[in-house]
Amino acid sequence: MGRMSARKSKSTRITLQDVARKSGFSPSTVSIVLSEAPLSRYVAAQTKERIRKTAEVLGYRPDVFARSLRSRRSNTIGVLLFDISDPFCVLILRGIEKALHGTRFMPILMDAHHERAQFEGYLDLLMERRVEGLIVVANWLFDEGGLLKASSREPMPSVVVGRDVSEQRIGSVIVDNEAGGYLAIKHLYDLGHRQIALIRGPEKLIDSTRRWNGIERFARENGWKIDPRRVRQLRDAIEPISGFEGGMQLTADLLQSRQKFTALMAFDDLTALGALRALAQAGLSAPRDCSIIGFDDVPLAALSTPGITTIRQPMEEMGAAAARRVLDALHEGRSLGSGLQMLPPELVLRDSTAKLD
Amino acid sequence: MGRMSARKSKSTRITLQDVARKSGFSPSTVSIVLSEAPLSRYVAAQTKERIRKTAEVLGYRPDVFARSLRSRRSNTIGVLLFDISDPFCVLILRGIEKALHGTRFMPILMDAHHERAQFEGYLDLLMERRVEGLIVVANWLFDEGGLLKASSREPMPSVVVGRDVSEQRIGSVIVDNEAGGYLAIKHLYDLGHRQIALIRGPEKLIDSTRRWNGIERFARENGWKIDPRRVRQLRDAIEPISGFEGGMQLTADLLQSRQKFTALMAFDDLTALGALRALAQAGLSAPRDCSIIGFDDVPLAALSTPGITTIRQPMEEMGAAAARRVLDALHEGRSLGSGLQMLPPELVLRDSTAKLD
DNA sequence: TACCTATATTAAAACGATTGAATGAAAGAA
DNA sequence: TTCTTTCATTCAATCGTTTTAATATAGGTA
Repeated sequence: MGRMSARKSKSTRITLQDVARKSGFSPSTVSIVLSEAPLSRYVAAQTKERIRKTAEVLGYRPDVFARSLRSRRSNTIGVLLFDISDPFCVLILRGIEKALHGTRFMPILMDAHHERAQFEGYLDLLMERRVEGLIVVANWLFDEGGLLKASSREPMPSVVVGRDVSEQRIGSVIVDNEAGGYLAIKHLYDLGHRQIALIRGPEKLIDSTRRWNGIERFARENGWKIDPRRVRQLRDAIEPISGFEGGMQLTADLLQSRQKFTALMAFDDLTALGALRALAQAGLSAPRDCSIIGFDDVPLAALSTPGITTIRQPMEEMGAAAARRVLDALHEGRSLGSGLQMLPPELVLRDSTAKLD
Repeated sequence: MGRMSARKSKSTRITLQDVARKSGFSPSTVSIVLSEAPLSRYVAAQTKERIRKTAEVLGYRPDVFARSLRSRRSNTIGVLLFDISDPFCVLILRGIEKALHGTRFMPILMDAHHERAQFEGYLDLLMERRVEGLIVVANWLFDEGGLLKASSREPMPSVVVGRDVSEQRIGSVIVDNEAGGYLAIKHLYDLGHRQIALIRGPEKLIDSTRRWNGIERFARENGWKIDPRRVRQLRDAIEPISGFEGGMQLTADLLQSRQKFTALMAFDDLTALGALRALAQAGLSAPRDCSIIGFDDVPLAALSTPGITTIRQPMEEMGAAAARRVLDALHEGRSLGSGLQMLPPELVLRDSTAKLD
């Protein structure tokens, strides 16, 4: 109270000790109350209240480092994005965030921009930061070797979104690609199209095969023949953007091949955008001269002209599902539930497809 | 060496103590060597080597929490995104990451998805995590009140990207909007356009005014008259996506007004995409019936058909510049250099603009 | 000799929380 | 009475580093 009081009042953080002194209880009690430890069951109600009030008044904020050091819990979950510039990621992120909000966990984001070295480096960084769980958003091509190694070195609940990692210890959340492929081709077929060009995904991407299986199943079930002369395949490439280039080139190629087609099913939305561009360059337009359907429903799909009809991956739900699985494993101390989780896709109607007349 | 050695070999972390014991030096020396503290100048070369080797062999990883607790440095910089779904952000992020890479700092990302409450909440979280510096990526409309309050409560080097925060303690990195507006209108004028429609940005956004000033300066310098009947203004709205809707509606409105225009300058790329859609709905197309120019050069601009001619904001550089300023302030202990930093925009030619014939 | 400086290393005290074991008090049981 | 049990709180150790001040040795200088 005197001028120049003993404790410097400026720039000195308020600690648990301060709250203890001021409230008249021991640091232990204060800690137990404020962190709602199991023992707090025994603490008298008015004690709790007094401590909470004092903490409030002093503006006490626990030091995360001291806390994590002692309790050996970081209260964080690592989120490793394979490439944030892929619009695919953003909604997944949102889903993760929403699911984590209100829990004691905070996501720590890292973006590897599709570089393997970065990926492993960031993975290491996350381990060093002692994340308690891991979510990998692994769109497009990515090599899972590093992840497996790391996760076995220091076991923790891990889930991969967008990729089927067939590994016991790691969970996966993906869209049902087979159903998606089926849905897409069915839509075109229902509109009356029979001469349909197909751009398959890169060979190494398991999604490609799954979607293709869906297409084949539809063909079988409806007696429709897939004409291999109208089929093209994207090459394996690492950047998500390459889908655009690929879609453009392959569509140009299809147009030149003189195999008539009234509709085109692209591997994903970027490929579809590329196809749109190629059509335009040939003086054609969708859906008048050719219907086009994509896959994913990235934000761009709605903004292009025409808006792209597509198969939506429920990205926000996928992110949330992944987060929930990590949380469950963390709370209940048991390992992740059965490996693979598939969410249903959904047809989104826009303006790039139309009835064949 | 005996079976069942005293220290449990599993799941027990390797600490500084272990390295000390094994190498035969004290924890102090080991710490000094491994963290390259000033005192390491006096440590004998071979001592250093031995310690480093031992650490390597044991696979020692310092505990970040213990380290931060004692040293009072978190080695992190908070990156607060106003809305990550705005494609504007992503490249800025990349710039930040690149600039931080190789320093002792790691970015901690938080995304407020354009909600004020979230913004302040996350800001709090970042403070709690003891970030040493702060970068706010503040595209579109955002309220800086919370930021100012927080930054004065716990002073740290802070830079805002994409917004001119006229405040001593907070730095800003933005594109030179005035020059950008000038460049855009000049491009259309050079192509021969005189009847140019303009969609201004929201009133509350300072960028709008700056770009407008650039347009007016060009008009003055070249004796061109801005016809208010061809001018529209986006309304103040919080979601970045609203630029698309706005662009569409206002363009439709312009078309109906019967004021002929051969070119349209949109406030940003999303607005331009909206305009494109409106033209298409009126049976018109760019650039044949109307040239369109955008602003920002978000990734979508290159992928739409036609590709959108636009004024590029050097986003990656902006991010890097912001990070560098924070780093400088941190290293040299002095406050941030002069408040506002403006980077030059650049005209990117694509297919949505053409010569008037 | 005594004193200083530079080099090389370490002891010990933090940093600010959590937690297992201990202590006290009150109430109920034998 | 004495022993247990339950409730309420605290003691003291601990988490794994960093850092300040101290120690020790050797060489140089006055």
